[in-house]
Amino acid sequence: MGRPREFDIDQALERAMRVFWARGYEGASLAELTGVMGITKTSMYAAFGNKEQLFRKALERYGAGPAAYVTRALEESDARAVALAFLCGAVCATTPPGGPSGCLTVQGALASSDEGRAVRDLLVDWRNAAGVHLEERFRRAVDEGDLPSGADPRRLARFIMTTAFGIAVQAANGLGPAELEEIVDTAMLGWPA
Amino acid sequence: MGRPREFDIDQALERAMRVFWARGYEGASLAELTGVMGITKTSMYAAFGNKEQLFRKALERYGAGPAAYVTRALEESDARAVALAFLCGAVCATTPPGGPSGCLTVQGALASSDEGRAVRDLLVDWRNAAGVHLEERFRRAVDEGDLPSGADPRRLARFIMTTAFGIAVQAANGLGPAELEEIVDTAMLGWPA
DNA sequence: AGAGTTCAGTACCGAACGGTACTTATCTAA
DNA sequence: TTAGATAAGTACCGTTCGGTACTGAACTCT
Repeated sequence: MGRPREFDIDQALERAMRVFWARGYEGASLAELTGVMGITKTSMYAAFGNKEQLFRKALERYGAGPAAYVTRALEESDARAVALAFLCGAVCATTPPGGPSGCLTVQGALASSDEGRAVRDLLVDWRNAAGVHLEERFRRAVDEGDLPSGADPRRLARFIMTTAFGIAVQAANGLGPAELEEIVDTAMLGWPA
Repeated sequence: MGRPREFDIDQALERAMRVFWARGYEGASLAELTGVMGITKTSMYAAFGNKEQLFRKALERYGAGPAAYVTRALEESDARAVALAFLCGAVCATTPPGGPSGCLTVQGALASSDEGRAVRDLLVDWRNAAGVHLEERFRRAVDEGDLPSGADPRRLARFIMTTAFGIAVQAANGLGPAELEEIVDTAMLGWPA
């Protein structure tokens, strides 16, 4: 009922996500966001609420799209495969052929002014949650025997997360998929047998 | 000649560095910077030029101070000691007792608006330069025999840099020195014998 | 056809941004 | 003591920031 919206809300959100990805939360101005989204500010506010809520929606979309490898990797059959799928997923996600380099959850707001604190905290939680999921998966792996009983799931999870974060920074530095894959291989050399 | 400045320019720069460290380049406003520096905007402009040049000076200071471990680690006697000193230095630098968590060269401007592009590029160069220094040191290590002749210096350097970047993000996530040290130990497990 | 509802666009809000003229104060050199 | 030079402080510059009234336009339901 009422006038139907003239733009594709899904496409607009996808484009907003990419702007946040490339610019970070505070570096993305409403002018650029709405310009790339192809809508006016009023349409954006009507559809998403405000800038912060637009970012939250964009982050959700990021988790379900480019960062879906986080969840997918957990479903691999053994711990080594999980770790490898996680890191390779990170490589692909941080070097998309037609998109921004790096990781939205890292460069979205690593440091920020006070205005960005809420978003920064949101991203800290997001990143830490990914680590917890990995830790729980490795804990299960110890129970199931595909990690030695002496292995420390939390420690391994933190190491994999650290490598993934480092890959995100290296992607922002300009490294390509092939070079990042080498890093993954090197990181996996110390993995428990 | 002329009226002498009434503030300690070294102390002011130190404080500016910490603000940039905590807020990032674009997240640090002139109001907050000068407020923490204890001087007015005019004094800042007279002493440093503008915001970007202030950042460049702050980055120099960071390299000579908190990030001096980068240079110091290269002077260790063998490759393994270099790598270990580098990563342990990163842990200490990213978790200073009274300072901001993380690394200025990472969270200074990973993603930014167009206005911050110059600083972002500067930081990309800074980070890549560190990797090159490490690579050259490992190349020498191969020559000197404390790395196996089959070892790939560039690959090892990139891995260590990646781990250091990851540590910087983990520090921003709230991890403490003890937890980060565990990550260092885990990363070094795959180091060539 | 008319009423009610929702969307799009323009024009604008106060606040904060980085940066600067201009005045006043404090020093050195002659 | 005076002239020249530099610093500090105030008040302001134009621009951009995120966010919002308000006016029309486009739809559905009765």
